[in-house]
Amino acid sequence: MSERNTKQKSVILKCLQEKSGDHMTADDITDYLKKKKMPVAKATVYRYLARLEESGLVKKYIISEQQPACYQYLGGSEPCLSHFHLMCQVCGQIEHFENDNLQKMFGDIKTNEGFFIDGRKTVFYGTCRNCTGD
Amino acid sequence: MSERNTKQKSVILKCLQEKSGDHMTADDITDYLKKKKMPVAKATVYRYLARLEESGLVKKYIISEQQPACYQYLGGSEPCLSHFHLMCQVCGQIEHFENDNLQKMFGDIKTNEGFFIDGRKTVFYGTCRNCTGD
DNA sequence: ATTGGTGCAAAGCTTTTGCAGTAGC
DNA sequence: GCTACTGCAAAAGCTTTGCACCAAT
Repeated sequence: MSERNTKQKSVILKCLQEKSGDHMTADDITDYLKKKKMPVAKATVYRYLARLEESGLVKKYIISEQQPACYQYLGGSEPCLSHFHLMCQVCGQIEHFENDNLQKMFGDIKTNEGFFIDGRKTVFYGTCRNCTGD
Repeated sequence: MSERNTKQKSVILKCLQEKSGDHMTADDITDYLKKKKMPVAKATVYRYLARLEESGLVKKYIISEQQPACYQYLGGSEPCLSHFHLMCQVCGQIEHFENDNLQKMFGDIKTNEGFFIDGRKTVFYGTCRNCTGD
């Protein structure tokens, strides 16, 4: 009937909260909890993540195909509109950055093209600082 | 050594040119060619699509996870730096638009963050005009 | 005659699901 | 004592890969 509190949910949520700044895959969470001697089955992780996403507490990012999805704890707070994701096509590293102007730019595009760009769903592809060098 | 011309490649490319105005999945292509009595193995379709994407003739879109990727014929036209791709997450429609300011914005990001964004590889996700209405 | 391309089936990957057992309430 | 939740393994679904054969050059 109502949602039950379990140890598994508790440790999954705590894991997300502690490493909230970064993204984590379901595997990351599973591995982390195993190392901390609080193992949780991967199926359970996926099931709970789906719930957390539905409730809005956690955001799911599909970085690229054939690569595990990334999850990020948002908490009850408003999702940050000026937070963006960069994926380096050379080294595969995922970076984040904040940029208010880009969000404004998207506002203009909404006005001009009628298309609302969700910066949180969009991943920018390119080459990172380290890989640009040569 | 050099690339060989085969019937399979020919019909796959023709199919993309004629029918991928929106976008097609590998399955769409396979099914279409089977109906046209020119069956091509799915593995061959995937292999050739990967090449076409690499060469820039075809663009690959990941609409959402756990859903087949979509491919679209772009042609051999010169890559335009101010040409961008939008994918509506509601209806799946792919739109294009031109915007010089956005490209400039990417230049600023390169300066500030050191990350070079490839606008041609990046797909913007959001909600299109038709689907915004509710 | 080389050797790149194809077809088939099996494997690879992430994610989902079925089911029996477990543990909140 | 209900019944939601968990763990395990198997299934699902898209894509890739190994391998033997075929066909383009």
